[in-house]
Amino acid sequence: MIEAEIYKALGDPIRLEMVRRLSGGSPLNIGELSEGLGVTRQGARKQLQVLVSAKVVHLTPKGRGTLVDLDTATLKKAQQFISGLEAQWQNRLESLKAFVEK
Amino acid sequence: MIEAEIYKALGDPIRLEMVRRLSGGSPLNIGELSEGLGVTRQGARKQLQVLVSAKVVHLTPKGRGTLVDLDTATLKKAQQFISGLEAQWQNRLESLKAFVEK
DNA sequence: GCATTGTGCAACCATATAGTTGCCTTTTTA
DNA sequence: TAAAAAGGCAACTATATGGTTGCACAATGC
Repeated sequence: MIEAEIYKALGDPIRLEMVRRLSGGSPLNIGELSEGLGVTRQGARKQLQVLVSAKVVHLTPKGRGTLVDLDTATLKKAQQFISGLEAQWQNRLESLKAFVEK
Repeated sequence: MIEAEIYKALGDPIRLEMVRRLSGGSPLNIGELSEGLGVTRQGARKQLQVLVSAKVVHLTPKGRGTLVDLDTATLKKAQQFISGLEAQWQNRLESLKAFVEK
């Protein structure tokens, strides 16, 4: 039931863009990550917090800034949940196929 | 940018449970799908509509009932987006590894 | 030491969302 | 043909969410 929070976190264009920007692998400052999103810095910060709470990203204070990087384990979990669903409906499809061919 | 809507649709425990119930492959009635979720039929119906709008599920009227089934293409799309992210951060990790080993 | 950079936190507003109740329509089936 | 089954639609309430402005504050750079 906890998976829902991950998807919810990804379910917003601004937050998804943040994830996309981080997917290159190099951590970004909160400031860099917040530019060009069409909202104020504080608005972006609130969206970022949603990603933090869902453990999609991780914050590391560094000097006067704060680095943001992806929590790849969380994203993998989200992906694997869908893979699990797929496995189930594939099974079903193959059962049907077997039945029809028999 | 349209992917966000898919994740948003999956980002709720009730809706995710509906998807889980459908993942067996056999379509269910709206009524069956709405039982035991802790909300009224009309409440469940509103959640279902979110899945319909995001094209996660598909409705087919049949007799006096309505069948609900998964749109597997949409779910695959959601999964592949994360796979794409993963490919990027893996690349980055391998570049780093190559750099360190050089 | 002082300005600048990179934040954090709180109050506030508007809209969206989740859920409810109440009532109406259509299709079966007894 | 009347009751039951399956569901649609609208109004309403409460809370969550997305966004803003305003102000404070610690770490750097000159």
